[in-house]
Amino acid sequence: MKNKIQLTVDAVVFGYESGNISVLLVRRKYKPYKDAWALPGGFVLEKENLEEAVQRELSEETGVKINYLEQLYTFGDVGRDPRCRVVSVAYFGLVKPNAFKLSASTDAKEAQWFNIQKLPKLAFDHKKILKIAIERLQSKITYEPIGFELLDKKFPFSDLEKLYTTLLNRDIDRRNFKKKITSLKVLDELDEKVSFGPGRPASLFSFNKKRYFQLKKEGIIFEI
Amino acid sequence: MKNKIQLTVDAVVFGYESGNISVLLVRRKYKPYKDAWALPGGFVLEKENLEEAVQRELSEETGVKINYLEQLYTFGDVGRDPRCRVVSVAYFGLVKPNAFKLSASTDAKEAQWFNIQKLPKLAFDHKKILKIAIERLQSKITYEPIGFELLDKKFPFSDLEKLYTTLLNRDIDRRNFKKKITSLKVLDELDEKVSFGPGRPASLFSFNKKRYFQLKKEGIIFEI
DNA sequence: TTCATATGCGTAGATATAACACAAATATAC
DNA sequence: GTATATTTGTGTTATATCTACGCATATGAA
Repeated sequence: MKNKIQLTVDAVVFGYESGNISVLLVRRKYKPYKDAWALPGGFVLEKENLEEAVQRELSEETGVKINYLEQLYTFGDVGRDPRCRVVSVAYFGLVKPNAFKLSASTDAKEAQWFNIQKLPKLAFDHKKILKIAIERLQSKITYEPIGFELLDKKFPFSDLEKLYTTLLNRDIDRRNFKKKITSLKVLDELDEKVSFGPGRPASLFSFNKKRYFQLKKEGIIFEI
Repeated sequence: MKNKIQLTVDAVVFGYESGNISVLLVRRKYKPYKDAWALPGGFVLEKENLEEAVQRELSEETGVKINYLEQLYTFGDVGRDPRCRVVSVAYFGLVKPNAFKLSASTDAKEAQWFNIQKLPKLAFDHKKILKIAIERLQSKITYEPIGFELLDKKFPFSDLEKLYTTLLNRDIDRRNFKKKITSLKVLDELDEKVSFGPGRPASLFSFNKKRYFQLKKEGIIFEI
């Protein structure tokens, strides 16, 4: 045994619904930072991979099922945990709106979605982790079609547009955006239409993941 | 003590000279993989940050001084080390040609530069780590001016061009490339000229890091 | 029936990219 | 000393992409 460093994983899970980006937080049950809000996560077991550890912790603490997960960064500064040296591998996840609702089995007091504009005080260095995760999300949606992981399977085009304006925090020209996305050939237009309130009904689209990978293999890159 | 997971750091350090990209490797002294080549690295001490650990290990094992270092990825699969569970935070570094020469103090048999086209068999999962590092290097030089970290302080423009053709493994139109770089306004043309063999002497340039950060703050982004 | 609202499609000017040709300054061979 | 090969250095044009708009269409509500 060479060292006494402890290894944990933390997950920054984003959800999106009608113009709001939220992040999943859990309330800490024990010291330190007892009762404070924190990112879901915990110690890695000796016989499980890092991703497995994240999925297990998320499932135990929140019941949320992730459909996109990638490693974000590893935070290992001395003193980030007052108890002892703890190095944490942070992950970055996205969930679709249906998983966005917390399962009834979880105590709503213990796991909750927070709008990223209205965050509570966070335990440890989780504020810093979250900040980096948001930057990653913002930059990544411009060159990888991960935005679709935040939408329903079928969605009107305006949902996609609104997602991008919200995430990138700037206006997007609807017509140019549509042209751009259309030229990437990753959307299937369905026959179905939906209508909310006044205005012309919108066609529903679905993201064609298969075609995306095919195009990617041919060197056609996604970029907004 | 919750677990027995060991934490290490590994460094993928790239050097460049006259059309050759090399990576720094060390020969292992102990089992497992005794005498095999591996990435420099080792166990993280309880009281040092991750970056400090990388710098210390690099200094101990190779004597090379790094001028650019960033975290690459954390490798934590079960079974990547036959002895026990070892999670390794890999870093990615670049050195200038002067540091490229291994210091006389180091035993050349123990630390060596290898052309990335002519690699020996590597210990552990270091081949995988190196592959990811190369991909990162290739993608990163297109949107961050890290290429300059691989060149001398003063360099002819053709050096920069050759670096890019080598790293990206494709031809670049010299005139368009020059226009692009010039428009970014991050190069200072010096009065000095150099001449190797036949051909018109070349002006020397230097990278203006200060101006780069200034432009970045104004939202002007580097992109090749 | 009129109005407000949201979707859907097209066009023109500006900007950036890609392709390409030739002049200038040196070392070397003769 | 002259011709030749070699390398650096710059400009121009066609093409593609991006940006900024205008207007028609289909609905709910007044």
